[in-house]
Amino acid sequence: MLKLTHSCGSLRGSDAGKKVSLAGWVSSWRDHGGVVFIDIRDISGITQIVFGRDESADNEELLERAHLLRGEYVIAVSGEVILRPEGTRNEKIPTGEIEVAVSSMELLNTCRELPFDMKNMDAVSDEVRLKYRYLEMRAGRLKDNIIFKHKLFQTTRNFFSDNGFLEIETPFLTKSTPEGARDFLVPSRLNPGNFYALPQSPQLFKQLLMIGGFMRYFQIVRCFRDEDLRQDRQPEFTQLDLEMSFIDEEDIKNILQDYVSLLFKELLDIELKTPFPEMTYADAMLRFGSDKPDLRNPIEIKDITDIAARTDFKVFKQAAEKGVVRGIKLSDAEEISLSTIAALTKEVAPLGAKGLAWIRHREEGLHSQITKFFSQEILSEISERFDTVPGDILFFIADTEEVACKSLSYLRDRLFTPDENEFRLLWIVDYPLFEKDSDTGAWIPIHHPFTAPNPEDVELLNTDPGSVRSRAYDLVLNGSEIGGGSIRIHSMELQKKIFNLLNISDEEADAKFGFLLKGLEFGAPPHGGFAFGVDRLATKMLGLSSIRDLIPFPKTQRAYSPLSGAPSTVEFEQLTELGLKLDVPTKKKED
RNA sequence: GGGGUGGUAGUUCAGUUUGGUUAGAACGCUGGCCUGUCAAGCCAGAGGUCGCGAGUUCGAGUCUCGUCCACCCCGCCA
Repeated sequence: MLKLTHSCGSLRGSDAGKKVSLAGWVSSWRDHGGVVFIDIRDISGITQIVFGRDESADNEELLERAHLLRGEYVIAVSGEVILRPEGTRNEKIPTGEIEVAVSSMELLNTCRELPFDMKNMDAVSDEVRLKYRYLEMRAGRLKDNIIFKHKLFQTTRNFFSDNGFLEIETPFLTKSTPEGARDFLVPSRLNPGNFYALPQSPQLFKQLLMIGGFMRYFQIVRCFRDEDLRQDRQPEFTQLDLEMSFIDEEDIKNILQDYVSLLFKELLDIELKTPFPEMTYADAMLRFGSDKPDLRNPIEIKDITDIAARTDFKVFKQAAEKGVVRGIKLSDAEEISLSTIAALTKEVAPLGAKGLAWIRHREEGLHSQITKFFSQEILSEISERFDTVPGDILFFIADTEEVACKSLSYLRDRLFTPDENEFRLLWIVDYPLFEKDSDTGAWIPIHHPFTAPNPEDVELLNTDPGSVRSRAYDLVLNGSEIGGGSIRIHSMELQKKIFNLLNISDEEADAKFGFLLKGLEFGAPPHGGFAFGVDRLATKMLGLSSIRDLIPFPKTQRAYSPLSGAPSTVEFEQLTELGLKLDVPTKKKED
């Protein structure tokens, strides 16, 4: 093959006169018979090459072969860089000042008829794009997204390496733990009947690395969770995982803040405001109804349970006794019609809201179907709490705290469109350590069972486990949880106490994660860490709607790969070798 | 597991409400013409299991039932 001198995106006007060689794919062609223009593309860009314009070459022979070129044919050409004639320059591409007058061409490969239009791939269905992912990568945005992720990885490695972190591997074939997400299992041929699990995260191993004395660890690592897929969830995804010894929350938050700021600066040239604001879990739930509020949205929830308790409006009064009455204010809301309110009511119904009360502030005062239940004093108290002015509308949910939070958080998002170019980061801290399982009533850890309780609350472990705060922290970006972590328990005594509370027996604990617990007894240092959802973070940074848009080879919502055909059945012999027999429930067939 | 939207040419879609002649458009594809185009232009042409299966009907892309697939959401995701 020809030795290349340049890439397809590199030539400029100053290169005029040079003899060059380029190779790439035929992006488009304009065949005028006596002259043929080809746009040749590689990863760096596009250059126009011209056939029939080199006086020294056998143009007749060249043109004859150029007529046969089609989309995505692979060619290498050499020729002279010439300035395009006045009036024929292309402002739209960086190489538009010049073209290459071809003196020889090598056809390196042909291409079948394309399954979709390479110039308008956005419109093509996900399934077809995934099946021909390599074509989608060759041109367009997916390529840019993948390059972006490379830069993110590079910046990440440099940053953590510069800050004394070591990049260390952890096993993919590891032990199944029934907690948390469903595991992907891998049968063991050498140990029939036994299974490895693919890691949901390297959690236990990074703690062992701390016990092993590495003090600062990080890894860009694949994690696996066999749960249903979403726009922002794939069965395998990439985490930036890190752990540090002899530190507290502040150390971790500081280093992560520096890291995230650097990413935004280097990749997007955006200066983030630091320090990132911090909010307690309780505060976030009260003010935004969510533990991952989008701070670009100025709407805040206000509690009026105290006022509602003093009204004669049954819905409010009863809710005030058993639950809460909370609301949000929407300004300049004259265009919110009764039918819009009816629609909103319908939308919050699946969240448990039995109704959606509203009050409008008009020039003549507060107005609503329910204002007749309220005295003038109550009305002005409500108006004061929300600081209403004419044009505002208030929406109320009177229900359990959970329903109120969910519904108002939904409405908050629904009624405000944030600026896509704004990035608001936020720490959420002081999570409860436990929550009640809604089915069994048992205590379950919110984060994971190795999360340390707040030292101030340790006494409460005995009396009121539900109000124990944890040393966990989440980082939230524009309403999306992009990472979380905690200070871990490094004392076996405390760890045992937590297991007791979680109703995990010594035997059970030993069977599930005994290898970590044993390590705790061998001089585990105080340690803590963090894990970033890299795909989610990059998705947010690029303003993409789905993490599929920056995963090179993603799966469909049924966790199927249209490209490879995975998952698939396997040969009977493979199963036998593993000591496995299938018992797949057959779907009921038609009569 | 549940709810929603969709599936018609290689691609993106119209046609389905109200069943009725040969299922259309754009782009792409094939052939031809063409010496300054750049999403080139002009002429001609090919291309369809209307996701699949059953049913209703004289007749189904259109109605009914089932099923598969894609996407979005709830559950789930420590």
